[in-house]
Amino acid sequence: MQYSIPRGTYDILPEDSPKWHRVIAEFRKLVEAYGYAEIVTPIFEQAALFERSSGESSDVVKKEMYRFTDRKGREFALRPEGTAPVARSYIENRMDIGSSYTKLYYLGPMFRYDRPQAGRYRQFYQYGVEFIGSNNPYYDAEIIAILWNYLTGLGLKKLHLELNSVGCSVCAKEYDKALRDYFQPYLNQLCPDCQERFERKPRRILDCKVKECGDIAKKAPIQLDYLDEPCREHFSEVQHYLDLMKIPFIINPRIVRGLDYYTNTAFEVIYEGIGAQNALAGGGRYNGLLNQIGGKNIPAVGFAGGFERLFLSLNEEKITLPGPPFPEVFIITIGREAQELIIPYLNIIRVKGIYAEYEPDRASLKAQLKAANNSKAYYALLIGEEEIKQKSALLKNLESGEQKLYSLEPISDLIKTIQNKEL
RNA sequence: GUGGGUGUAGUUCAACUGGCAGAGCACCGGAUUGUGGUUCCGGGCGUUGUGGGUUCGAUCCCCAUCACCCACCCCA
Repeated sequence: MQYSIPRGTYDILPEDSPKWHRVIAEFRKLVEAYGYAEIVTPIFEQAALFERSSGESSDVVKKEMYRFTDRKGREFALRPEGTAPVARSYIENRMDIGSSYTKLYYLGPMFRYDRPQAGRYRQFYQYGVEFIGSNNPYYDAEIIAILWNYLTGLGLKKLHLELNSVGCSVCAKEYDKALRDYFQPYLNQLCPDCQERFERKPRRILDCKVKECGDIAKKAPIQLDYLDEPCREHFSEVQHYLDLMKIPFIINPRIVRGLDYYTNTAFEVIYEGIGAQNALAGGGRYNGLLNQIGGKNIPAVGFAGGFERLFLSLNEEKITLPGPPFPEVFIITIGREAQELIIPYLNIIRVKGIYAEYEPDRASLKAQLKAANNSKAYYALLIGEEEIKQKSALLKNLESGEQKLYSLEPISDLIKTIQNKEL
């Protein structure tokens, strides 16, 4: 029986893991400069947490959650997103007490039962940042700045930021009403999906891909015209701060966040050229979430991005990331005696932090040198009959071909030469 | 969940209307016994994704199934 990996998942292979380390390290370095600290939450939570936060009618909850029941009949779900668990932990650990602001970031796998396609997986890795404790539009801009600086800092160029405001719960209601008034006369011309959306979530009609719906939606009222005064002011301040931070954006009134808890600011970073799944990251303000899941009425703003799409974009722009390291020295022994002589020193070399490779299975000198060459090692260290006599080893620079004999006792000269690449 | 496409060696791909499954790259070994990269020579029976069916005969046709790709949906 040949076992295979579950659909929509993948292995991060050794040749790729250095790339992951790099993008993660860059992310940590940047967010920590903004004062954010990592939070790690379980990959599963009570299913109700997501039902309550994302909205029972959201697609995520309706059909994309991996649910399971434990041995005592409790309902759990693999987390489909990172914000609700962070909010849960914030409330549960009383992070609001003591300091008014909390800056958190997280990294890790999320799970959604979707049909896989380019840039979309069932287990995917997200990086995210949450700022909890202020409604100041400055923080909306700061969150966006972190995201933008991260992506452009990695070298990406063909991306753009789309910005919108979905208002607060009051203006959102007003807007829904305006939309229904507008679509009412066209109701029977809309696609079946949109007819259903009409009652439940009329703004979803706006980004319907069906041509008829799109045509009708073109002249529909937009949310921005229905913002109340505080929300309008908030939105304009966000833009002002973005200008100050020199972060380019375009206003897209059609951005609709998929999850129910968003208020005011909504944004996405889009990358053209990686297929249909072109949102590198998305986020926004969620002033209602904490309260909705049992906390105080605390405002917050954040974003989450996917590493898989990030890699697709980096690849698209041919931005190279580190691969596996090459050995600094490749040990070559001829005969059993040579092996006995060098193994104790091999340990010493490695403990010093030098990456040394040794493949005793290969017999001939030729085969071992070939292996050394293929490994792209910087040096080969050769021990044969001659060297044994003198308790020494022959160090060879594999690029220049230059070689020099080093005594093994003491071994410090040899180590120093390798470390400083002096030969 | 819906539609379309594709599955052949480690990999990239061939194999005419159904007739002996092949090549490049990679990998391994060798070219007088202590020197790699270039060159030359040698090395492949692979459940043709899996399971059925049609046929004298299936990589090829049919059905099912799985996986991947693309789109819808949705989003990261």
